[in-house]
Amino acid sequence: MGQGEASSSVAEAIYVDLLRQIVSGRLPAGSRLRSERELAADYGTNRNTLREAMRKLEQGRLITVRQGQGVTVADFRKTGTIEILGPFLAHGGDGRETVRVMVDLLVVRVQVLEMAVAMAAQHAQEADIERLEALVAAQVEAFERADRQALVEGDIAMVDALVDAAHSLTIRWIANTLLEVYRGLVAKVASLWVIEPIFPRYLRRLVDAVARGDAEDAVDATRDYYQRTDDRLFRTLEPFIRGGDHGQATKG
Amino acid sequence: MGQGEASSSVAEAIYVDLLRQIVSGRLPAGSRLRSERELAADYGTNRNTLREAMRKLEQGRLITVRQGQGVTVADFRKTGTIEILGPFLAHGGDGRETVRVMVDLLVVRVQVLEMAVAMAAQHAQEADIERLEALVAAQVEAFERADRQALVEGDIAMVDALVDAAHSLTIRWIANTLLEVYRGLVAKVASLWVIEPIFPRYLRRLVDAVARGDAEDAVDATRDYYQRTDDRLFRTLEPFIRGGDHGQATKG
DNA sequence: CGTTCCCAACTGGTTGAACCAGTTTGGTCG
DNA sequence: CGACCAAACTGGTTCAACCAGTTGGGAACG
Repeated sequence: MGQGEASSSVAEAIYVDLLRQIVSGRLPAGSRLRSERELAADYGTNRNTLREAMRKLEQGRLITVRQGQGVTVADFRKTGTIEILGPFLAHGGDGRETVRVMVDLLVVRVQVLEMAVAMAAQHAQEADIERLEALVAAQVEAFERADRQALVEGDIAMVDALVDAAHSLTIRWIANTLLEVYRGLVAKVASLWVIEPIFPRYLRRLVDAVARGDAEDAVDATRDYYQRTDDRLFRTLEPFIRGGDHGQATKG
Repeated sequence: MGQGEASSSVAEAIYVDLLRQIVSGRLPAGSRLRSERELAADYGTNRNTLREAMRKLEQGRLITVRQGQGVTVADFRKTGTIEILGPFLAHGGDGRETVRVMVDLLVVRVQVLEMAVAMAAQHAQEADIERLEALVAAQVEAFERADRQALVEGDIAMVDALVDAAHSLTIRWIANTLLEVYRGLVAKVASLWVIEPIFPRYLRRLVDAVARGDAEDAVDATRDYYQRTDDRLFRTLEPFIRGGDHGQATKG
């Protein structure tokens, strides 16, 4: 995974490299970065290009820059934003903390989905319902074919449609950030995406509730379903939290 | 022209100016920006400085930049991240959409708080409980003094302590972004922060539940309380949503 | 006339050197 | 010893080139 990654531009490559160093702990919070002139020389580039990388790190609150004083690594655990989730999971420090963040992310994902579902039930219009119905039909069919790839893609499309149906910019923006991380995570750790036998029934119940405008039932259906899948996931992940540091071994 | 707003640096000022134009709709999604050379001349600066502003806009997904093709304004309503919430509320387009985002934000805030509270009940340590107890005592006292300023500040400190007690990086990062926006919003629209007579009782019940590790009760208490305040808020805001009707969509 | 191809003229990306503006630091002078 | 100032840092801005993709129009060719 990570390393090769032909980073299109010089500035981008430097940004990723420094980001990785900070998030992995090699550059601890509070430490000073070398001066811009020195870093530019280190990376074999010039100050202007290096400064573009600095701006991106600054925007992500990974560093604080003050004229005359230099650049300091910020404590991203305290001051970070969701934007760091992805990079953190990709290059984060010890595996134990990473797995805990993954578990948190799964919990948060369901919560956001519940919010979206509740709002969708309140604000969905006809076009939204039709789109959801079509997606449900496709998912049920993929389920019967046991087409895992199609199911995963359909799942994301489904969430996307629900978020659209909520007609809420706030939910849309939160979902964008979170889903991007989630998608990357599922792509990398396939075992994080599990499916229950009642999946088709859940989908039907969910969309029916949304169509009726029954927010409560839509949320209940969602909560019920994900409690099942998440129970399984937590049992899978728990050993890695307690014991190991590098989540690679297969479960017995 | 930007009024007051002493933007410390040139690049920052340009960033804010372009951000405002995009978020307000003056620069619509899909439109092309003038070339870097032209924009630099427009702002009376040079390309390097202007490009630092571009990098920040790009990082916030407000523009897409492609070598040889120029800079295009992205559709932030579809592709945006939470980071845009603050700027959008500050300089957003028509008031109706802004108020709707505010309402969403209040809903989301409670949801995040519920998540934090549930996790705090599960993971809080002694030091966390002690900190919460101290904050509750201070809040109750401020309530009896009817010291609104202290109450608002204490509220933020309280949420902060709960988030810490959750011991979850994901929650911390989400809360950082959301609370910053919320704080700015309350500072600007004071009437958004309301308080109910049962406030002290709620705080006691909440912290007791967290101390017992009773996540369910902690969440229930939180939900109950905020349903009361939010009902009041929605009644306040609803007229503004219905009122200045600049939108196109009409419910069938 | 129509098609192909190429080059000029855009666009952003990178470079290097110089100077401006805050901060720190260490030595001088009272 | 203490106040102070200047040199030497730090990041911030400016300028003037050149590199590297993209595009469109016109010349060359079928």
